[in-house]
Amino acid sequence: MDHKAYIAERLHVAGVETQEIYASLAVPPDTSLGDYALPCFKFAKVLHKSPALIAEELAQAFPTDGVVSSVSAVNGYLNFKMDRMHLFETFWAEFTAAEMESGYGSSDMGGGKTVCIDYSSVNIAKPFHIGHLSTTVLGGALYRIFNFLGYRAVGINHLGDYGTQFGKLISAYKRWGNREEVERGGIHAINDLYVRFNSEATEEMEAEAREYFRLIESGDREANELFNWFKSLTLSYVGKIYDRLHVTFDSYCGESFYIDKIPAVVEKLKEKGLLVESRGAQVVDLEKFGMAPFIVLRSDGASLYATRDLAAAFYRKETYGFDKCLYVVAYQQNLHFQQLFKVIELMGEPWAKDMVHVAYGMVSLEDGAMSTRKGKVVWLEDVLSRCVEKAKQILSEKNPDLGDKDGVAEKVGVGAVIFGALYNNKIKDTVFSYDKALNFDGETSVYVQYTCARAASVLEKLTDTPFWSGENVQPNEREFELVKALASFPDTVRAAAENYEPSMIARWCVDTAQIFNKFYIECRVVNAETEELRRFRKTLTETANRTLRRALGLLGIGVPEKM
RNA sequence: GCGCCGUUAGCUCAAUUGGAUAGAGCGUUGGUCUACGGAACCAAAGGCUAGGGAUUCGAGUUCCUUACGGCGCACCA
Repeated sequence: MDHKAYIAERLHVAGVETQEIYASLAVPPDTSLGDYALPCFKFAKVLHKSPALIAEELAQAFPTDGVVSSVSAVNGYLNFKMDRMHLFETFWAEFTAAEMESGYGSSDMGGGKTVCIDYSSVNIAKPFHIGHLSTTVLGGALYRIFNFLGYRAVGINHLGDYGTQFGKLISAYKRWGNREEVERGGIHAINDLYVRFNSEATEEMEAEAREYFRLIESGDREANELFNWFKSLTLSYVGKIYDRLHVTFDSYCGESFYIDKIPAVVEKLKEKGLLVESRGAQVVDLEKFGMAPFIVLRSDGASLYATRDLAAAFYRKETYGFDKCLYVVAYQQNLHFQQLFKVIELMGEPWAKDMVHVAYGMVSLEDGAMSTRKGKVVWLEDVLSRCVEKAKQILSEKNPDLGDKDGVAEKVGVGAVIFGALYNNKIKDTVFSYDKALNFDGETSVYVQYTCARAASVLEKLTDTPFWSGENVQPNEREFELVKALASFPDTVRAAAENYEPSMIARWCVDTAQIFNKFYIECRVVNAETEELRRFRKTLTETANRTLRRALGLLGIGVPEKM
């Protein structure tokens, strides 16, 4: 039930549309004031009365009932208090109905529309470092959130599998590497070869690398065998990390996939008269729009990253017929995407407006930017294993008799890593430190998981108690706050999708867990004063537990029953 | 130089998109323990929202400007 609509329909302000009233309804800063509020200041001019007077008159005229229990005018605001029991009834009705279907908070607002999400996009032969975390967990969360809201999400891992660096890699491998070593050392062994090449490269070696890259492109058997070997090593390596982070993809079409689709796009650019020569290169001039030119073909005729992205955009539109296409990529590439989207627009494609760059902030280390060459890198698997290790250690201290310690520690440790990357607004830069990563206190997933474990522990003792079924109880402040927090979950999920901001869900988790813990401390459930109260509180505990679990699940974080 | 982004408590961050007294966590100080799980709860201290203008009933939020920081600006990805 839409309470705002209920209020708006019953509120009549001369010369003001119900729609506008609906949109103006806000939430007061303090619950004691009310549950909804209408600021009356903007009506003052039209009605030629003071806001305070308008609010008072409206308060007098408003018909209170079993839904809106009281209305009051304070400082030009019209405050509405909802009937607590009614609020809980409608919440519980919606919750049970939704849980029978796809879960509370889900909806069909997407109507099956397709959203392509380009995220993570690993580079072949490069291990996963802490800088890859954001795109991976942000994209993974958006993927789940959009599906939850009735969209059809298509996860795309736009592999970095094309470029002269792979020529360098083959050159380095043939020079210093061997099969046993790479099989033993995996992706790090490959990366070491690449790093060594870059530090020792001479003119001749660079030329050799270019030649090897040419061989890959021209279909040379040995070069391609090596390259495909590196590729499969990389994919099985990242696959393990994706499994731990609960991230999935529907497509692994990388850059090389689009090479043969470039000529058609170039042809289209020519047809539209957009392609001009500049300093030997083929470019789209964007000076009118205050941007550097978009280089389509280098002066030697080769394609660029941008060209492949352009071809990929057209391919995705044709293949998936998306209604939205998201690129979860750091803000470093702001200009690139502005150019890309502008070029698509200039080509006359109406879907240019559906392209969205979901930009996020950069990660650095405490002593500056990361640098693979200088060895200043933090590998993601190290962070994961250290967090899981710490979780295991705390577990054996606090809960030595717990079964499946490994499974629980994995959920706690990995969850903390994911949550840490999703808790703040995505645009903020972050400085990685093990101190922060290993902190399980305060506003963390561990706190939320612990809250769920507490709730589960209560519920375990109440298996014979039925759920609330209409008994009249008067919710107290704690219970009421909890109901309101839980009832705000669907709106939170929607807002997270609209703003491409999973942190809104992460924030909701911590807020709601805090409210639950207050409820837990102050309100006995198992030994509640009456049977009705026990049922009511069991129901609250159940809905809190399930909704918190679902919320963390949307972020890719598992919740153990006990911890 | 030009463009984009950021700046809120000692630290890390919120603030329902222009609403009422700017909120959390960490840290600090002091409480709650014979408990439905203390990985918890309560309380205190801590703010001219980087500075200055403007817009209006009302600005952390919009506009202009200055400072500081980050990123980007032609054949890398």
